[in-house]
Amino acid sequence: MGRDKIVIRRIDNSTSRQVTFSKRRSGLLKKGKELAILCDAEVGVIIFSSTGKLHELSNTGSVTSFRFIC
Amino acid sequence: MGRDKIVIRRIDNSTSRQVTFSKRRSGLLKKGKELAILCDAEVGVIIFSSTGKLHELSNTGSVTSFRFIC
DNA sequence: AACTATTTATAAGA
DNA sequence: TTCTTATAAATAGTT
Repeated sequence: MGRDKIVIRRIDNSTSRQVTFSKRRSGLLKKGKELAILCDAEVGVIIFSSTGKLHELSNTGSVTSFRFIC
Repeated sequence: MGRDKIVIRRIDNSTSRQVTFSKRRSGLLKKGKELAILCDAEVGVIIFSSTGKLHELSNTGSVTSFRFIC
């Protein structure tokens, strides 16, 4: 989707990567919420950005929290 | 997207709900993987269907496992 | 499980 | 960097 077709590989330019991260993060969370509502499901999404290590969490229903093993 | 615009609310018809669940689950996982690759992020998605309680897990990088508190 | 008309997401651009 | 817009991609209803 967009002005051009893109290949799914790491975006080299860090500015573009940041912009795309921001846009697609929103899109992913929105779709997760829609799936949860439409289909009466429970959906959790965690996103860790590579650089800032800021992390996002979206949950619905009884999916209250995540713990990840590394 | 689709033949008609839809409102985001629980789909009453269980057959339609099941079909939509299957389609959107795939879409969500695909988008999660794309975000991870494009933006060098780590993304985890868990989906619990309301009925069958079958659950899906998609992970990238160090997001190896989830544990949810209910 | 395929198809396709449309809606939605988004890559570039302003 | 927020807003716009052309276009790719997802998907709702259909077969």
